[in-house]
Amino acid sequence: MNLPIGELSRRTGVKVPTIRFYEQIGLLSAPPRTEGNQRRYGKPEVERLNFIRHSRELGFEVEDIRELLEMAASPQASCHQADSIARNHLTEIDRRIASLSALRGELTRMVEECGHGRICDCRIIEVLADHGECVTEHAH
Amino acid sequence: MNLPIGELSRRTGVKVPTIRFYEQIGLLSAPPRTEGNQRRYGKPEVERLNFIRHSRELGFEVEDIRELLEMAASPQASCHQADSIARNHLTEIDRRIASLSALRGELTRMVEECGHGRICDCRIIEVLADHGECVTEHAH
DNA sequence: CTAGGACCTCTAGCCACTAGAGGATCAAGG
DNA sequence: CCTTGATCCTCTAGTGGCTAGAGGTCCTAG
Repeated sequence: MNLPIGELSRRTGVKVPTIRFYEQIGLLSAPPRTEGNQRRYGKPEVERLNFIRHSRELGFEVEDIRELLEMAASPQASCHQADSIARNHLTEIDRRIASLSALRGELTRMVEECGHGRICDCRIIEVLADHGECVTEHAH
Repeated sequence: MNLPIGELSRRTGVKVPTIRFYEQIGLLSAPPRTEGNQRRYGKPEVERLNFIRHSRELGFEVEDIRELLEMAASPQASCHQADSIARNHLTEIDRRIASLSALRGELTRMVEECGHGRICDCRIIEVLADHGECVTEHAH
């Protein structure tokens, strides 16, 4: 377990420059180096980085992850905070899903109603203009 | 209808600096100015900006919007292109909805299973660590 | 011992804004 | 007419979360 950065990258699915970036912003702490100044990582880093990757995949922002990592570092603490971070995130996700679903509906309708004729009959433009008229007639 | 930029902002929900930014990147064309060099907008700009805002909310990228606007500007053209932009986008939306729904499930489970106790028992941290152990034990 | 892959640092770029400095203009009230 | 203060102007720099590239060093297998 004396992994160079490329191996850490392979094991976690996080790209090499991203790992260095995480170190730079303090999400990962600076690992020991070889005599030749190359980073060497151990199991804790693999786990921490997996935690980070998974959190990012779930859409948590770096600041959230920072907090979650701090919490994880103090196991005797209460997890109310983690809970509230996750709950807030969930609300946000619900909001996004709702608006994407609305979008889906509109896009589907748009595509279906597109008669492959002229733009003025094309609902794509109309729908996105957010009103009943053809947007190309906006000059009068 | 000789709206200063703040009024355009109020009517479209797009922030003032963002309107100027859109002008800068050529998404909005430069409007006439007063003698004192202030921008004055008319109804076409309100509509165009609404179109842009709505498109952005629907997740279209600026380049997509640029294309759609160009199409809207030439109503004699076929809307095949708009159709294909929308279709591509639809695929992407479906992908996003699917992944957000999966995420939603995971987050919900996380939040529900959080025992509101100590971090070491907290499912949120555990799930994010992506393995069975308590992440706080990574150091030993 | 050498070749070439992996590593290093540093800077700059990406998207779509957002913030702030430092100053000019506009419209309403006195 | 003049002041006041809200709005406007331009310009530069910062945001988040990376990604790309230059130019150089190190490590390891043959």
